[in-house]
Amino acid sequence: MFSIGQLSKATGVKVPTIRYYEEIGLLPQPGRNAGNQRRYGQDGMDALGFIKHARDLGFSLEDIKALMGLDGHLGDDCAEADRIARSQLANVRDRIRKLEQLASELERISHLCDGGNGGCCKVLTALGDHSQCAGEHG
Amino acid sequence: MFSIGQLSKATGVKVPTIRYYEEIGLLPQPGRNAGNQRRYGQDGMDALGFIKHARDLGFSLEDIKALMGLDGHLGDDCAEADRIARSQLANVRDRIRKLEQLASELERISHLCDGGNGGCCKVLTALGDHSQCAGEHG
DNA sequence: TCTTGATGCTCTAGTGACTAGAGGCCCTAC
DNA sequence: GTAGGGCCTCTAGTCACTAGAGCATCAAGA
Repeated sequence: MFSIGQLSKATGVKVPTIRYYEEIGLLPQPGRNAGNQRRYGQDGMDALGFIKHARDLGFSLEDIKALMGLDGHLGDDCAEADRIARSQLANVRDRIRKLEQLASELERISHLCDGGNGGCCKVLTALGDHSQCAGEHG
Repeated sequence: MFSIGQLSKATGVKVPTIRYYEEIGLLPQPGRNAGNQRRYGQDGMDALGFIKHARDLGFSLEDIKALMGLDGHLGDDCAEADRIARSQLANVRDRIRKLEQLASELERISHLCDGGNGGCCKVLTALGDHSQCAGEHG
């Protein structure tokens, strides 16, 4: 049996976050000891590990709820799990594409100040004027 | 003179968002007409354009507030504007790096289901088990 | 056994950057 | 004059937490 603090240390999820996950129904309510403190078993540990990993992979809590709801009964739901994973991959790729455009735009803006000399505050002008941008962004 | 709706159409910033920017002190309070409706001039349009572009580039409202505060008096502040832009660039590059790790991880997970056959729900197992990951992420 | 300090509990409120809705006033075109 | 769109303020909700108040409980040492 683990206390919430031990669970926190083991998984790297902060204590208030664990309570928050319980509150929104993502983590099942654990048993309590005589003093009303939460006591978790291995299943609680596993569930929280699953959530942590999926969060690190950028899944929303909504996605994770869906994935965990599926976990019990496999079969067809496998397709659903795969769909969620793939849609998340597409999402991540899209974000990368957009961020790359932003990076090149920011590089351009930063170079305006390279010398540190005279008309240097083109940085502010460039930020204010989208028409100077090379490509699309936003 | 523009109404808030005209400003919204011209800049692509939604009406409630414009009011929100005003509320938090990012946009100066515009004049009002006899019926208490906001009326903007070209300076309001420019300010909102600046904010919109900077937001599209991923700057926080806090950053933008700093950049706009600097706008009046150039000189030394140029260095500050450049610092903010460069730190934003570093930030974006870092996010790209992390997302690329996530993408490769998600690709690996998705491939577990390629056949659509038998032991397909390795997707859920993989999501739950960080030790299967190739590299670092999160 | 007593004490002390860490850990735990619940509850409320705050974060950033908006978004949605209620309930009402104003403006413009016909 | 009237219809319908736009505008006003205010409150509350979103996501995924985070911080703090004020109190209870637990474990280890004296």
